[in-house]
Amino acid sequence: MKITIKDIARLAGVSTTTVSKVINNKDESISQATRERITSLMKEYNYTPSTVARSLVTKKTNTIGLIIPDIRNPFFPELARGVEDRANSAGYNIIFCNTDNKIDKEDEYLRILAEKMVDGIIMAPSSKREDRLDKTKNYFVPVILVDRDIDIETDYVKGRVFTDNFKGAHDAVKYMINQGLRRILFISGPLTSKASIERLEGYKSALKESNIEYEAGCVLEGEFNETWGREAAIAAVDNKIEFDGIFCGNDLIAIGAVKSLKEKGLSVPKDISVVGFDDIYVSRLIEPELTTVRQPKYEMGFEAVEMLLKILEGKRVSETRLVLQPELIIRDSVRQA
Amino acid sequence: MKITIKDIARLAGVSTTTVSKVINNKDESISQATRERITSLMKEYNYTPSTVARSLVTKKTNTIGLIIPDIRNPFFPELARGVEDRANSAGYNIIFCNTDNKIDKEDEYLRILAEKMVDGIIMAPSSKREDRLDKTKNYFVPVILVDRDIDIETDYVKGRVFTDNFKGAHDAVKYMINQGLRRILFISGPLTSKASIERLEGYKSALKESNIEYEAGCVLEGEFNETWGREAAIAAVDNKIEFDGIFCGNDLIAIGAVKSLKEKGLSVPKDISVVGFDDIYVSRLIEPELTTVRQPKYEMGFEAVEMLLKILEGKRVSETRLVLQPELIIRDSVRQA
DNA sequence: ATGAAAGCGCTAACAT
DNA sequence: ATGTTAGCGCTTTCAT
Repeated sequence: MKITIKDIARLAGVSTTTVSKVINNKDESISQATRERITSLMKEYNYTPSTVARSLVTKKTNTIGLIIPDIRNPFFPELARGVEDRANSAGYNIIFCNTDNKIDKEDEYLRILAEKMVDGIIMAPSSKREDRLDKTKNYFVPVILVDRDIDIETDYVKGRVFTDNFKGAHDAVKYMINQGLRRILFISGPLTSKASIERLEGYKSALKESNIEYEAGCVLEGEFNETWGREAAIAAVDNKIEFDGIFCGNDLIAIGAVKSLKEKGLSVPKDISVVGFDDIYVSRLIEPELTTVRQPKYEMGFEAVEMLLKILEGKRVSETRLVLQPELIIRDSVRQA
Repeated sequence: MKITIKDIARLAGVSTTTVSKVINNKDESISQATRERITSLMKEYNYTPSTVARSLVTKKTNTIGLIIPDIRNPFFPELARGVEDRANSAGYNIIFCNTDNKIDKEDEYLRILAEKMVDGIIMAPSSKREDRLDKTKNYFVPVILVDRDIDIETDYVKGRVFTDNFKGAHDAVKYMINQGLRRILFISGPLTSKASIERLEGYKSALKESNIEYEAGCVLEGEFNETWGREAAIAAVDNKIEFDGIFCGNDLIAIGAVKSLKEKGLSVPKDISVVGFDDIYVSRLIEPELTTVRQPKYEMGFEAVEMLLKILEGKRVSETRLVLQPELIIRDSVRQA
């Protein structure tokens, strides 16, 4: 039998009210003597208050939901850790949910989390979300969107945190140009995703700034994975497209591209320079170490919780968006001028 | 204002009992008419029952705690996903907790999870746990240990799931010997960890089987990370230790070793063969693709929850241990005979 | 400085 | 086939 507040109260010869007060440090009016009696009793009996019972009355669970596509995607562990660290330091726990980019799973988790009365939700939405604006119900739980900036027309989204994709891409391509590269391919992820589009725009703008003409044929659209990187790079070589650099939609694409280039007997970066996006853990383990645009993944998670906490504290922020700055990480996959 | 069971009952003109029954599918005795009335009302008002209130009476939260060192460690995302998938399909959610291998954080999370009344806990314990047997209190929450097999003398540990480290190491080294390697170094992780010790034993036993004498000088002890792999391999080369193969305590060590060997102008696998342990995601992205011992990480998480569910269903299993089989993944980092 | 009482939203005997 | 009642373990207003 688990011990309850009643037991402690009885043993201490006081009411549950009094015990409750010392549990919650609303001590001011409690005499030193009783407080100590209660405290030591709680210790002696190894009493831990039931947060479930507490939540029922306070309407607070001190729990935050985290909805992401897949924790195995190397982008998300860092983000998840940022979320957990900030939450934990504020006394919150994380319920974590993987959706595999399926809207149905997203919706289901949204419902479950509402049932569990989480105080808020951090969500990296499926990119397909855009199809179905406003369809989701409001469960009275504030949501902060991270990583992906989706147009959802509901009032339950209270904030957004993401990276400046345009700037990241622009800086990367600019750097490539400055190193003397002139024909730069862009192996993109799906151009249905906003991030991809913004990165494409950054790519274009960097070309334009250097008076390099943009050619549609230099943009290859596919998936955000290694396989696509391989395929695209092989195709580019086989089709005898002339190029000296590749800017990739993300690091996985870049890793695939580097691999297949090397298999084709081309040297990276001597023959072809490659730049990625994200700066996932792997990117500094491959050879050559990958030059890439770092997304502040940990910070993204951290700041999203920060924003949520503000809202939970009652600061009714009208929709807020926080744009984090990417950073070009120069390693060894770009030929030096 | 959130709508409650009372509201639905009032609107349907029935008691809360009746509503409760249809919510929980204890329908048998409810007339079709009222059932439908209630169901449509719930839909209409977008009613979701409060699991918090329910938990208070049922003593079940349908939540499982997951305690791991760090989700950023590439070993854990897979495991976590296995945990989530199995849990989710049984209607449970996961609260996830990172301890950074700190016993204090572990203890704190154990306490918090007990307060939150999770139904069970899956825990990859800190290897340092061994120092402090039996110190942890029993919060009446069943715990399943994964990945690390620690000697904890408490009755709250209801099961253990881990990989056969001995066999994994044995098979790997045996394979190396079969490929003609004769002087095989073992760059180990900390030998305070049981896993390291078991892998060392597997290494020794494979040597013995082939009548290769074991030399203590061939075992280098350090940390489970890339830096240590680099250091150890460099030291081995610089000290002019003669060797043609390295078996590594895990993949990160192997990746570090491969890198530094290549920097020293040695070819992998032509000059030196390298084998890792774990088969983390990265290992097939580096060059050469790493031959390694796959730990069934996803399955480990999956099976741990499986075991927990059995216990929660009342099947009072006495302490159970499930030993999963590793698999040698042959790629390109071992010279072929 | 302390307590009585009500209630959070639900479930579960036990009636009827 | 449905309702009455009690209670899960806590917090909170209002008294005293």
